[in-house]
Amino acid sequence: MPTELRKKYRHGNVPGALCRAARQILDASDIEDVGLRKVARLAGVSAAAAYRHFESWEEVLAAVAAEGFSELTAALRASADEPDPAIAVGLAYVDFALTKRGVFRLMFGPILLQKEKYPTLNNAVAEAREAVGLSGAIGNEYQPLAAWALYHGLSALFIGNLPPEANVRALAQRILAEAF
Amino acid sequence: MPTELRKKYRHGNVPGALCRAARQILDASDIEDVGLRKVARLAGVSAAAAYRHFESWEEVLAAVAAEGFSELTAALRASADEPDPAIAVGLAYVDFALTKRGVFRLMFGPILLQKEKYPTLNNAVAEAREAVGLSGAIGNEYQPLAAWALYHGLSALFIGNLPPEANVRALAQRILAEAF
DNA sequence: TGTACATCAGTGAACGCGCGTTCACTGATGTAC
DNA sequence: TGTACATCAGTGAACGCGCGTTCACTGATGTAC
Repeated sequence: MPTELRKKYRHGNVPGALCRAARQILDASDIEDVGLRKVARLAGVSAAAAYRHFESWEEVLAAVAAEGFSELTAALRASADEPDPAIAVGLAYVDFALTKRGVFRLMFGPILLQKEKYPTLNNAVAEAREAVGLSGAIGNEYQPLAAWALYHGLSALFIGNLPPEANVRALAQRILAEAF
Repeated sequence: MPTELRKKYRHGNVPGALCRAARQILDASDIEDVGLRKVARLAGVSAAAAYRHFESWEEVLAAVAAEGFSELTAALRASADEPDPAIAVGLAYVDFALTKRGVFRLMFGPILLQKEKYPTLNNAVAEAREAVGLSGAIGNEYQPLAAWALYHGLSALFIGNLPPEANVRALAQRILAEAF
């Protein structure tokens, strides 16, 4: 058997492979189609292998979502220093949703209701909240929440519900520019 | 056997009972927990009975979602004549999401991607789009889309992601009043 | 450097489970005469 | 009004399937001497 075709006995990055595979499936269809066996198959790993790294399948999902929130936080922070930060951050938010549809859908799906169970996810969500401008408790600052709602609404409508008939990014830019 | 306890052989409204049960489950948990067998059990009907009225389980979901969009349309239309319609319609949207959380989550979940397969749902979505102010193709009118995004973002953040620490309805009202 | 051994990340097979769907069957209801 | 019959909305049981999870086992890797 040729050496390069032999299966690696120590994979090296099972969690990473699972996360990448999960996001691939999420991009292609939706939450209902993402499951351990399917993801493991796509990752080229046995389903049982996941249990060397995670407690349960839900924990894998939580990890993927947490990773997504961290990436979102980074993207928002990178735009916060530009002129017209409200517009730039909004565009970054929408861009994230459009280019990483799958993980975005996961992040705001049912797993979010379980976030208290997963500290990593919980922290990642809190950081994203800060990055979007909400430093403290909801209800004290109207403007950041209003901005977040606009960002999030545009993103949600764009990725799930609207026909991709136009250049949605340019559309978002125009709406954001008009709003702020 | 007492007459009033005997099972009705002609139920009379299986579709309605299934829809009500589905919404009940959706309210209590989330999309991942709603399935034919569970819904039928809650509705007090055999799972097979559904197939006298629907082609498939997905068609049941489409029907529930369509019903939701129709109710949303009605609520939005009822608010369109008030003074400050942009605010009133927005509040109606948020109210719908808050009081009918389950069906709202379903409406904007994976089933929406399948709407082309279900004319009733497709029409209901189109009507809701009109009621929110988008008469024609997306991209021609920025303001209605911006308003819709704000309504939808507030709703989505409120029902899934934010701690219910405050009176969210009053919060939405303040944000909407400031925006328009 | 070489040998012996413990570790532990991987495996395939099997577990029970609940799912959507199909099927033959039942029996109340509506219609014809 | 009474009888015979067709209809068809319901039923429980069974179908295959894929799911998340567990298990005993394997064998490459790292460590000790």
